[in-house]
Amino acid sequence: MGRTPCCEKAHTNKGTWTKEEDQRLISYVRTHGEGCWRSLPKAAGLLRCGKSCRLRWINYLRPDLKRGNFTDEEDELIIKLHGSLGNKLLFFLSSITCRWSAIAARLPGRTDNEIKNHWNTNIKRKLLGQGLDPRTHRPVHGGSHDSQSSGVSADEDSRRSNLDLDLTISLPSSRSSETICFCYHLGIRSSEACSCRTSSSMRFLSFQHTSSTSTSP
DNA sequence: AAGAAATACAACCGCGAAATT
DNA sequence: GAATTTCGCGGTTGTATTTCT
Repeated sequence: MGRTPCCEKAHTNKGTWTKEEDQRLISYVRTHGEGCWRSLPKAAGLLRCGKSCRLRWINYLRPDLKRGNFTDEEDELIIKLHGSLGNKLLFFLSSITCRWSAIAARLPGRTDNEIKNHWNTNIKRKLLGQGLDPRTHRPVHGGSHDSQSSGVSADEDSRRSNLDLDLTISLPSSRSSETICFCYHLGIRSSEACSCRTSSSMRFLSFQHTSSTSTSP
């Protein structure tokens, strides 16, 4: 039996998206909203696979994306979350391996793909340079964590450990992980009009950096 | 200036889970 | 409850760009 393909491969474009394709996708999603990715390409007049459209929208065309280089604070948070979320989830819920998406949920404007790439190209090397194993976050040569050998001061180490990494897990109403706050799109997320503060299912609002360490210097 | 190597990141693929029939 | 469809994720590959020789 097997899985049916998500699209007819013979009639789809591959590779880099053109500006025209981007425009078509943007205008279609603006008019009809996200969802039903399988039928979207045909409806939008795109010769692309539905999955490809979804990826393009999620990772590059969404209006709320923050482009540009990662800040040191973001790097730090990613490292911390990678160690914490990865370990927690894999240990307690071994069947769940949603590290990147979980990390992305805590970094507004960043996508899981972007974070994953950044991790593989920059942060991994950065950690290795500090003598830390990127997977375990422990010193490469075994033994207990040595702040000095990793190039991290005791003060910095303690600052990092104060980050609030608690995850709130709630019962979804229906695919709630994909629910996106409308106020967020409008850029009024923190205004009175935004009711998401009370909604545990709003994706972006899970980012509440309640760390006792403010990101300011 | 040209070619090679390294790097960054956009895009694809296959799988599992959830939703639907 | 089984079969099928759709979605979302992580891993990997491909390609454009930058740096080095």
